[in-house]
Amino acid sequence: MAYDHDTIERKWQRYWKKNKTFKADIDQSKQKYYALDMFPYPSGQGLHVGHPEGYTATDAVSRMKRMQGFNVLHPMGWDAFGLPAEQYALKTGHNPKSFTDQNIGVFKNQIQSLGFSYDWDREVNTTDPKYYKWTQWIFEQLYKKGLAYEDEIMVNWAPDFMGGTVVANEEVVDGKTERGGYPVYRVPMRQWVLKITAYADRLIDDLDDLDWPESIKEQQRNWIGRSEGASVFFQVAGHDDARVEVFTTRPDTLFGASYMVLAPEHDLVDQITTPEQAAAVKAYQEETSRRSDLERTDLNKDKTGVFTGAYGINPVNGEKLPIWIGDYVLASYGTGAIMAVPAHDDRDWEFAKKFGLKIIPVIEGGDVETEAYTGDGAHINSGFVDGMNKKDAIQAMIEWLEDHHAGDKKVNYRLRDWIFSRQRYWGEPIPVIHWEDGETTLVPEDELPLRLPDTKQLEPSGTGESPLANIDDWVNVVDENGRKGKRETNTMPQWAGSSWYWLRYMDPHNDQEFASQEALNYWSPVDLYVGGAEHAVLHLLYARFWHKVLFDLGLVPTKEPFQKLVNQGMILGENHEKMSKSKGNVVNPDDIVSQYGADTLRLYEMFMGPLEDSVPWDEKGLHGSYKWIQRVWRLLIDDNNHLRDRVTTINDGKLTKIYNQTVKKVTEDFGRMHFNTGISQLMVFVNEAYKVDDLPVEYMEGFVKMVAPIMPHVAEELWSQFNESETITYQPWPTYDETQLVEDEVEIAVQVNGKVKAHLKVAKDASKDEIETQSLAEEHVKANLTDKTIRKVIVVPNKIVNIVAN
RNA sequence: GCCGCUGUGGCGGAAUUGGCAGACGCGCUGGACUCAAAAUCCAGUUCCCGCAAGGGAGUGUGGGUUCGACCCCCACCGGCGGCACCA
Repeated sequence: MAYDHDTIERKWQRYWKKNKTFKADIDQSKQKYYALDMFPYPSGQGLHVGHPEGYTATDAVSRMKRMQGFNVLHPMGWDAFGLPAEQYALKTGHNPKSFTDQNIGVFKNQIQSLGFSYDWDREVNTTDPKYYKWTQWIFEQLYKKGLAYEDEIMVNWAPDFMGGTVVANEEVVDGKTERGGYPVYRVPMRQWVLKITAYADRLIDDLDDLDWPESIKEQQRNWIGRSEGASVFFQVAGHDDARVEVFTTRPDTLFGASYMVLAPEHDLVDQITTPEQAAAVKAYQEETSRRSDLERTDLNKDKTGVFTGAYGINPVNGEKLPIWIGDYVLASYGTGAIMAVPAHDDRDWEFAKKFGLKIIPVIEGGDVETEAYTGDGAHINSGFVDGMNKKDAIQAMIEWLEDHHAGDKKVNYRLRDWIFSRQRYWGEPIPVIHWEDGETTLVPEDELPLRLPDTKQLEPSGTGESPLANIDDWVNVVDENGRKGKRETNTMPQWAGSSWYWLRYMDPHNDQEFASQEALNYWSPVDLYVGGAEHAVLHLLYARFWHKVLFDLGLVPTKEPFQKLVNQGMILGENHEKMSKSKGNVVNPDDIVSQYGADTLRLYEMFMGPLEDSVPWDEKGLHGSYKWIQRVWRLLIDDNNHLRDRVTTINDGKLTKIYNQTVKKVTEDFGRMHFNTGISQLMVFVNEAYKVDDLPVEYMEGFVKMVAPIMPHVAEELWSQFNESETITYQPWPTYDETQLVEDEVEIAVQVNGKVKAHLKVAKDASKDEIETQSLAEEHVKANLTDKTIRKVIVVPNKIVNIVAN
C-alpha cells in the first residue's frame, strides 16, 4: 500500500497521547538530559514555519537521547502575557484572557500536529495564577535582597505606544521601541527597577564557560559594556561645595584636559551656572529635553553645547578648565560628566574645533591640528608621566590620583538597571502596597498570587498609570488596623515570566515551592536550549540575572541556566526575503502538514541546511523530502502493506560496510546537530539498499531507528512491522562495528605537480617506498613525466602521492 | 566608524586535522516502463575545448606561505548581524 501520511500520523499521535509515551519522571538510576525550546508567545497569527525548525531540532535530539538511554525532559509552554493580546482586547472590548486562551488552543493543536515528543503534563502558562504566583514570589525575593527598588529615574517613555508606556533600555532600538517603532523620550518618572548592574561582572565573566555561539556572547559583552578607567574629581572654582566627578578610560591624558562637559541634565548645572550664562544654559537644556534619543544620537552628529560660565580645577596641575554643557555627553553613562582631551579624543576634538577651545597634545605622534591622535606613544607636557607609554601612564596617574584623593580606579558599565514596571493591564501585578503613612510593603507570601482583577476596563488611565489604577475595589486596601493603602498598579514586563520558566518545568505542579530541590538538583541545568537570536540581550540576559539571584539564595544548584545554546536561523521566503504578510511569501505549516505530513515538514526543515543558517523555503525541495519518505516506504513495504520479502535474515554482507558507516556518521552528525549531513548519509544508505537483493533485517531495523528522530511517525509505523515492541521511542540506538569500517585496500590519488593524474589501489598501510614504486609505474603518470626530472616525491600513506618534477 | 560572522555549480548546501572540490537533495538532460502522461527505476550533470582519450580553468578579488590551500597569512571587495557621541 502506498504511504499514507495522514492515517499514520493520526494513529501515532493518538498512541503517544494515550500512553503518555514521553512522560518524564525523576529516575536517579538514569542520566538526565534537558532539551528546551524557547517557549512561544501564542499570537493570533498561529504558528509560522520558522517555529518548527528549532522545535524539530530539539525534538530530534530528545528522541535520539531517549534511545541512547537518557531520561529526557522535553517540555513546552506559553509565554502568554504581552501587548498584542491587550491591544486586541482593547479594540474588541474583551478581556485578554479569553483571547489568549483561545490562541494557546490553536498553537497547541498546531504544535501537536507536528509530532513533537513533549511531556504535556509539564505544560506551563505564564498567565496562569498558579504560575505567576511564583513569578511574584521571586520578585519579592529580589525586593528583600534590595535588588528591586522604586526610583525616580530617567526612563524610556513612549507616549504614543498604546496610550503611553515605559520600556526597558533593551527594548529601545535606534531610539524607537523595538515593538511598533514608536519614538522614545528620556523623561524622569517613578518606576520599579531591578538592580541587574549588581551582577554586571558575573554576567560577563561567566559567559566564558558557556557553550554558546560566540556572536551571542559578544552581544552580551557589548551590551554590558564594561570599561576600566578612573574617576577624577574636579573642584569647581568659587564653589567650595561643588565637585564634578568624571569617568575616563584615559586618566593618562589628564594633563591634556582643556575643558569639561556636563550632560544638560547634570545635577550641578543649575548650581554652577553664572548669571550671565543662565539664559543660554536654560534655553539649551529645554531644547535638548525636547529631543528624542534618536535625534540626540543618530540624526545629530553635529556637536552642540553652551558654556556655563564656571570653571573646574584640574587636580593634577591646578589649571582652570571652562565647564560646558553639551548633549554629546550622556546623562545615563558614567557620571554624566567628562574631562575633555581634544588632542586625543575624536569627539572632544570636534567640539573643541567648533567652539575654539584649546587643544593640548600630551602624547607624541599624529598632528592634533588636523585630527585627534588616539594611538599610543610617549607622553609629553605631562609632568611625572612624561616619556611613559599609555599603559604605564594610566597606572602612574591612577596611583597619583589615589594618593592625592583626587580620584580612583573605576570600572564603568554601559548596562543600566532594568526598568521593570509597565503601565499595562496584561502582566503580572507587582505584589506591593503603598500605605497612606508612606510605608511600602510586599503582599505577604501566603497571600500570593496577587491576581489580576477580571475586567474589561482596559482603557488607559489617562494619567500615565496602568489601567489597573481605574479599578477602585482592586486598588484600595485597608489593613487590620484600618490603615488605608493603594496597590501598586504597574505590572511586570513580558520578560518576567520567561526569566525562570525552565525551572518551573522541572516541577510544574508544586504549590509549596517554585520547584522542589530534588527536581532542581536532578534536572539542572538545561543541557540544550534552542531559539532565535533576537533574544540575545533581552530574555537571555534577564534569565541569567534571575537565575544568578536564585543561585545566590541557594535555591538553584547551578550559576548558569543554559549550558548549551543554539540559535536556529531564519526560514526565508522563496524570494530569499524575510517572510512577511505584506510580501506575500508566508508559508503556513498547517498547509504543509495536510498536504505532505509532519514527517515531510520535519525532514525538509532539518535537511535544507545547517540549523544556524538562514535558508530560503523551496517548495520543490519540500517535495523532494516527501518523495524520499515514499522511497523509504517502498523500500520496506510491499503492495499488501507487509514487509517486503527482500527484508530477510540472510546477510550477504553487501550492505555491511555502508551500514556501519551510516550508523557512525548519523550518530556523530545528529549528536552535533548537523542534521543535514546525517540525513544525506541516510539517503546514501537507501540508494545503496535499492541496489542489492537482500535487505538484512538487522540493518533495516537499525535504519528505521536512525530515521525516527527526524520522521517519528513513519518510523513508528515501519517499526511496528518488525513486531519488536509497541513503540520505537525507547529502543536502543544502533551501534556500529569499528572493524567493519577498516579497509584492507585504499585508493590513493597520484598527483604530478599537484594535479591528479592517476588513482592507485594499494594495501592499507603500505610502505612509502612501495607506494612510490607503484605510483611511478602508472602509465599515465609516466606519460606526464616524459622530458621531466623528478625533484621530489611526497608520499602521505593511505592518502596521496605528489610527484614534483620539471 | 568599530566588533563579529560570512562568500563554493543553475539553486539549497558537503568537504571533521592543509591531501582527489562539488557528498546529498532540488532542477535539468537522456534511457527503461507506458498507447500516452504522471509516478517510479537507472544513468549523466562545475565551466571551456574535444567524437573520444584527454587537456585547460575553477571555491568573492589580488598577493603570499607550502610538494600541495575552500582551509593558514596579508591587503581589498561584497553580504548578514550587532554596537554606535559609552568618555
